[in-house]
Amino acid sequence: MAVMMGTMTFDPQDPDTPEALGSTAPPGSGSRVTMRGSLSRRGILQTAVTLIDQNDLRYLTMRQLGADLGVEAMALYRYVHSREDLLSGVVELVIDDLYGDPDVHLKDSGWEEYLLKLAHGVRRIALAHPQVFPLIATRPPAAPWVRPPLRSLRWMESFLDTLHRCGFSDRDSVQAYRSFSSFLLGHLLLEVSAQGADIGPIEQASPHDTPKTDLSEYPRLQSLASELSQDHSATEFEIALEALMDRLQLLRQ
Amino acid sequence: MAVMMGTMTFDPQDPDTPEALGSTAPPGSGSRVTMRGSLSRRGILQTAVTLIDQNDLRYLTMRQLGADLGVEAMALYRYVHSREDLLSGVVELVIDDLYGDPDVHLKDSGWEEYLLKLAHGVRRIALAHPQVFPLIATRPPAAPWVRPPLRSLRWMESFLDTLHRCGFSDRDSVQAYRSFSSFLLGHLLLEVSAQGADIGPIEQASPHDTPKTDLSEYPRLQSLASELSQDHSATEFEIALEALMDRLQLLRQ
DNA sequence: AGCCGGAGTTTACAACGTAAAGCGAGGATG
DNA sequence: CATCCTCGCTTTACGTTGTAAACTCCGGCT
Repeated sequence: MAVMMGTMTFDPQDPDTPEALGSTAPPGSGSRVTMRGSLSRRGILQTAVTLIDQNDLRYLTMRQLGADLGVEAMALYRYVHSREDLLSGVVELVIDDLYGDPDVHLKDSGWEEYLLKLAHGVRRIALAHPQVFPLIATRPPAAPWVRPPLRSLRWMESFLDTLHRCGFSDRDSVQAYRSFSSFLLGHLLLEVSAQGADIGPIEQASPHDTPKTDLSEYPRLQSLASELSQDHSATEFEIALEALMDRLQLLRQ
Repeated sequence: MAVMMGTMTFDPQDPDTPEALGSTAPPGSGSRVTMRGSLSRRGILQTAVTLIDQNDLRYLTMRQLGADLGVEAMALYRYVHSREDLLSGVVELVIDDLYGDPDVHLKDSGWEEYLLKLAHGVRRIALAHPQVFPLIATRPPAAPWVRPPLRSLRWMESFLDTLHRCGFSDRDSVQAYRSFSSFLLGHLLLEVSAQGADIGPIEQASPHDTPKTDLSEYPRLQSLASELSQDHSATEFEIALEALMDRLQLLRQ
């Protein structure tokens, strides 16, 4: 039985699949009648996000971004200090999507519901912006104690405050923040990376790579081929998340 | 009490601190009498690794690497197809370090010892090459089911075979592989990223960033400042690893 | 001796980020 | 109304990058 090893089968029902999620069309994107003054930092960042999502990070070039906005590359520098700043802005923008997500309620819920909603919210933006998420994950944080992917001070504050109010000690709420961060980062980075490899924009890699991966040296891989090709990200995410929460529950006693 | 919020305090005793770990000196690195024929793919990759470790990924330039090897940039292209190929090679090389690690025994041990040693082995290389690890984490894998940071077929084979021999079902050993990968990725990426932010090579970021982060808006952060500034990566790694293994234990029944 | 192939160099080019100067429209000011 | 200033964008330019193509040169073969 020949199993398609370069492809994955996906779970049919996934709660965090990208549907709407704040697609406020960036001004000037699409409309070619870009008159003077239509540019704005937010619009630039939004166009940058769609540019990254549709292609690849290295496709986001100052000139390309300018062209997409109907403007010369140098015009962007009035709104972004540099390309680095642009990327930071992109990360910030995407994270901010989360803050406006109505499904992620911050106030007046148990810590368990809070963490659940938050985790799924983050997963939703990761899946909506698979090309941007690695950036969220790897961009150097403002301070060493700010951890991706919840890399804004207000999210940290919200998180730590909620847990504190739910009876976590100082030490334990910080501990929870760290566990939660690394859980999200690990799971989601792997998920979007696998997704990127599946429908990757560019096949770089070595010359005769994966036309048909030779597994003759690896009997276990061979026999697990079908198992490995199945994607259960959604359920695995759920299970691991609940396991984490059980651990945190014990912490709190 | 003024807490230093841009700095971290570290655990004194950490088992995975970088000491020796395969520092076979790359040929031609240091010796300036580079005669014809001294170049090799392996040597190039090794020099590239030290170049990344000492500075930054964006410091690794074909010309710079050539200069370090006492050779013109174009000479490298006889051994490396492109810069992308170079980076892939770097990742592969660093991962291979793990395969030669005597502390990571593969055969004839329980799955628990196997996972423990493997996890610490990976942590050791992550800490030894903090600048390279993000590359290991984010570089697109050969196939969607190959997951960083154990991104070689032989490691997958070894992993899955060991678990299989220890009584894990097909489904469960794959499940274990995935959990283990995301655990390692999340923890270690955050650890090296925090480390990189601490003694970061270049302060990019916004104009008046972190001269003194203003926390007046964030009371919870303020009161947790000291807690947040402490680094317990080693013990947290250990605890999370054991929690994961408990979960896997239950899987196996 | 003559050739030849492979290792490294030279030259060249397109694409990138970005500094610096230019420029035109519109509002403010006389 | 004329003038000027400023803001938003364009033009031009430069240095750095990855890499193709041609060239050079040395050591070993016939």
